[in-house]
Amino acid sequence: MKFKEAKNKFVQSWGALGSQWGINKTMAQIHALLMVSHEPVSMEDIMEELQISRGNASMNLRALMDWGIVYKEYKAGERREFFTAEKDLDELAVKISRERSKREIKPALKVLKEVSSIKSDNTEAEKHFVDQTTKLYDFVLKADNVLDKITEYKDNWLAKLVVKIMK
Amino acid sequence: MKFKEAKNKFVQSWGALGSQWGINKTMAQIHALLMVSHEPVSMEDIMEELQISRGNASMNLRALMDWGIVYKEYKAGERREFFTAEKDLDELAVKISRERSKREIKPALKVLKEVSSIKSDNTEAEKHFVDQTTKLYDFVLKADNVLDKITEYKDNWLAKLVVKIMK
DNA sequence: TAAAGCTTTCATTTTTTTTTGAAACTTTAA
DNA sequence: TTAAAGTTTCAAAAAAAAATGAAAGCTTTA
Repeated sequence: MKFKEAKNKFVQSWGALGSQWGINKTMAQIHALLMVSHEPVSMEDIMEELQISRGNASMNLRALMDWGIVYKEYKAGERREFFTAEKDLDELAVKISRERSKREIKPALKVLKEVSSIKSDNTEAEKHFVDQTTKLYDFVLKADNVLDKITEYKDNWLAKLVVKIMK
Repeated sequence: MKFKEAKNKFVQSWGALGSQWGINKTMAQIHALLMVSHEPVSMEDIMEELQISRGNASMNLRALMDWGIVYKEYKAGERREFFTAEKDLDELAVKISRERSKREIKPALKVLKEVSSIKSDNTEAEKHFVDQTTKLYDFVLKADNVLDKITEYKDNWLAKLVVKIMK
């Protein structure tokens, strides 16, 4: 396999993986492209390589920056903007989990708390509902906290986790 | 909030959460409905409660059974089929991670191995590509293994993980 | 062996999500 | 200033994903 082919395969696959996890394909592809790019890349080049429109590129770059995993860079004497991706994988994973926790898990917890707090009038059905949603709340809260704790190690959290688990 | 309202809110929210994680909304809703249902539920009832067609219900129940998190049940003297969800949350999480690992992570690893193995002709760009995809391969492999190890505890894995992490 | 009761399949339709592209906007430099 | 170079926005179009529903398929029992 030649470099260009491999790069393309990687970008396409990363895009597909993104889709499966609820991240828009183009966003994942741009991220993939930047991650394996040695040098900062201009919007023009991203459009060209991925064959996408300016608007699409602009909006997804904005989204990636909102996630905190892509940065804008300015080159001396250049008017246009360049982009780079977070390349440290521990850091990347930390940012993604923090963001998903904030955007998706926390709101879900709020709902779980609400619905598990209804005043049950003690039919079997209602008792089971309250019991199950309470368990779900506890579980999700605990999982969210564990994730938070793990990513607190920051540097090398995955390696440290391996050590903790194995022993 | 009344029971019916709370149940509906839970089902809708679980559906929305599913979407954000790449799981089709109806599939997540059916799962939510079954999780909080005391008794096994017939297809007819699912269609009725979620206002969906027979085909949709059938296909998503099939998918949930393929994931191993919903079971078919037969009631004595009843021709039609009933469905229940896995209600043990440790077990549910284990099944979901195993399945996602098998369907999504393992194939991604295969691609990463492939593209990181190209014969680089040693331009900076190619060196960086090989380096970054190799790191990514190692990282994803390690994360996948950790998850596997954690869920091996089976019973109460989350609680056990909490203990390991905190000490 | 047939028909009643129920489930599955899949081509078509609908809905949702994503993408486009042109206009508006911003910044820089002459 | 102003025009050139670039970026952002967003209504409309396109693409992708999900849902429908009718026909085909099973299974049971009369």
